[in-house]
Amino acid sequence: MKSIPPKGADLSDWYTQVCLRAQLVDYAPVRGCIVLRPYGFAIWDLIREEFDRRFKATGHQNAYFPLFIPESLLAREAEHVEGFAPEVAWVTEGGGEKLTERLAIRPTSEVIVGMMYARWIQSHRDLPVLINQWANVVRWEKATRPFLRTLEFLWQEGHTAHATQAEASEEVQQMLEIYRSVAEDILCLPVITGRKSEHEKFAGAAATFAIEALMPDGKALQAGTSHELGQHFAKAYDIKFTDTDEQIKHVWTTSWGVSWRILGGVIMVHGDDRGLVLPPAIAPHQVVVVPIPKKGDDTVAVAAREIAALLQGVARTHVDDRPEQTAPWKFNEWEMRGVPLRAEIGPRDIAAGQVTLARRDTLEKVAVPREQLAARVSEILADIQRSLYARALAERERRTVVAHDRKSFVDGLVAQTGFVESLWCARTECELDIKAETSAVSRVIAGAAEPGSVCAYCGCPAPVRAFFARSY
RNA sequence: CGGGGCGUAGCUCAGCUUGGUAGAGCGCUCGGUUCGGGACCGAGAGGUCCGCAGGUUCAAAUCCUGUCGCCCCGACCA
Repeated sequence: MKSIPPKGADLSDWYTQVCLRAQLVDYAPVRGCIVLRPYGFAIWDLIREEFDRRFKATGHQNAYFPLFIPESLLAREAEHVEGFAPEVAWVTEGGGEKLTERLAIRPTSEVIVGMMYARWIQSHRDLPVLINQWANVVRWEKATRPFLRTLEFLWQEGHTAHATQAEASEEVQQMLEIYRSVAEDILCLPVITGRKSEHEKFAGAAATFAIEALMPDGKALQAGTSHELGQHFAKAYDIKFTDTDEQIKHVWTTSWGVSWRILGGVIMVHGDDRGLVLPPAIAPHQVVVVPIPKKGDDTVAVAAREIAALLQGVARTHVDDRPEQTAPWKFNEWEMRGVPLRAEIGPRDIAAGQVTLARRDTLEKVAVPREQLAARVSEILADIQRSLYARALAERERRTVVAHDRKSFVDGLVAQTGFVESLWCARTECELDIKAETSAVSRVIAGAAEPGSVCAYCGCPAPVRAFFARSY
């Protein structure tokens, strides 16, 4: 196995190589489609569990809606269909016969969910409806990359319906906060959160909120979105209920989603020249035990199994006792695959009653007495989890500049080192000008500005403070 | 959709300029010796002949035309 190009030389090439060489994915026969291999799936599964647990804890239930959406149904919400039209894949034939109506392969499920909600909701007693689904969706993208943008991708989409706008709005913020906490606490990805501009919001939404992470090349990655759909979909799909005041009203809906794209962010932010670096929380193997055999001595193999036994219940542990590969080869292999901690056990360790631990993030090795192993492993894993986040946060802060005038604003975006934070007028026209000049757009509106503030770019009155960057 | 690159063994690629009937490394299989940062020795398998379709030629991986696909950059877009 050969080494990969340095991360700093060509991030794009490095990224692709890591995805393939760490055996997360392989390319499929169809352009823009990837196979999620068992190791990649195991990681996605762990991420999924973290989200799912939090969804359940906040009262959501999982369900599953169909892949196909009749064209007539899709067309009912004008802004929504217009937004997605260019990237919808259509089924026109089935069972050898041409269909009387084309079926869209869902690019997202607001439409089909909305239609079903209309049937299920009659009374305020039926509300709120809090449903999530784990599913695949298809968006016919032109430029694709593993995880970051694929024709078909795995994600979760939550769809809720509420009696009042306030309740819907609260739901949207609650889910955004869950996204933030999983990103930061579990994936060690520092994110900025806020509202999307008119130009950047979801097609058909009243308001979109997002978490945005910064990548090493200075581009922002939208890692999760939470939408207030207002009554747009309720009106388009006739979702009504009789309220306590006996009035018939349209419900207020929300939707929120996170895809496997967020894993692409994890790969780019934490990885290094040796390959993937996984946060312990989502590492399928948190510790890999590598025996270093000695000729004619099988005590090493026994010791490796003892180490694994000591770590039972402490860490997800894998013993790599494949006889075909040498120990050094395994070191490189598991570093490529991002395992947070390696436990080496050889004749010297056995003689000294110790285990040699090697951290993936810092590449440091320490010898630990066997009796302290469990405690030290759990300490180190926790420390890796903390320090990956801290390092990423420091990096993002280092790459974020505050612009006070047009020159520093434009220079900051053209340099493309990271986020540019500034006061902003929030006008679409201004955003389009910024995009034309710098290729960057607003990522989130982080909050309100002091009265009397002016836009760093155009000088108009600025009601808000926003973050700008080029994006994936 | 525009620009660039590439299709030859499982993988990475050489061979193409100057046509002569296909190679290397890695991987794989078997046997043995090894293992503290990508081990070594020996034996062996592997390409309906070089993405596909035409054309030129006595002869095409190599020259010409077309076509399909993949990757990267850009535009567009979650």
